[in-house]
Amino acid sequence: MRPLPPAFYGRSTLAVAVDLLGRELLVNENGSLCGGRIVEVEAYIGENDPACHAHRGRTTRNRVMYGPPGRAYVYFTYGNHWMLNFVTEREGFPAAVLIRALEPRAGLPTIWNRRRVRREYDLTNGPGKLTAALRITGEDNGASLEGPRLLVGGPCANGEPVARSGRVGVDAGADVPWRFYLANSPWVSSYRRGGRARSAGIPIGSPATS
DNA sequence: GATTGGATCTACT
DNA sequence: GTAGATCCAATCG
Repeated sequence: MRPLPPAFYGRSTLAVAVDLLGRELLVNENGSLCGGRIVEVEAYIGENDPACHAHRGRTTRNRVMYGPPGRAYVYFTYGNHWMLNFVTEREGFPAAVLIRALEPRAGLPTIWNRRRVRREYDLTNGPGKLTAALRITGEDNGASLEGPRLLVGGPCANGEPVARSGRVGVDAGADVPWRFYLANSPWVSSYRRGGRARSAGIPIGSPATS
């Protein structure tokens, strides 16, 4: 698989987010690969986005987001969970795409071993789940997405319906429709927060309705 | 130095 | 449907 070059990521974050759907994310551990197809993403764009970690300016935690595009921004949250993002836009502008769900395709035995779940769709249908399944941690923060450890490439979703909705798990800026997913994928995250069902998806390209 | 809250998940009721 | 786990980084004193 030929990995996508930094120029792919150095564009508008929303364009990159949609263009990532359907592509493969692989983790190479001593030659053995595990990973899958990206089916759900969210965009976090700039210091004016209240949900973005860069909202309060540059810090030691979010500094990778200010760096060049095409790298992984990995951070720890909720005491248990690593989150995987891909840095986008030009160097100096803090933005990233959060990878929220995968369709596992490579290294299934390894993934099953790491994830103590019963149902297959629970393996990687959430941002904390997929990092646990692929064993992505803070050591991958700042790593290139062209390898050797992290690899992103392959064709984008071709003709599959894509939907968008508000972002999950954030308060400020939750209504901004910057979450994108493959509408027909059973691997999309089902997590709900605060008893509130996630907002229903809107097919991209459909006329705006009131 | 201490406190607080977070881009979540699992288990249990 | 809801609580507990679990810890780092940012913020405040």
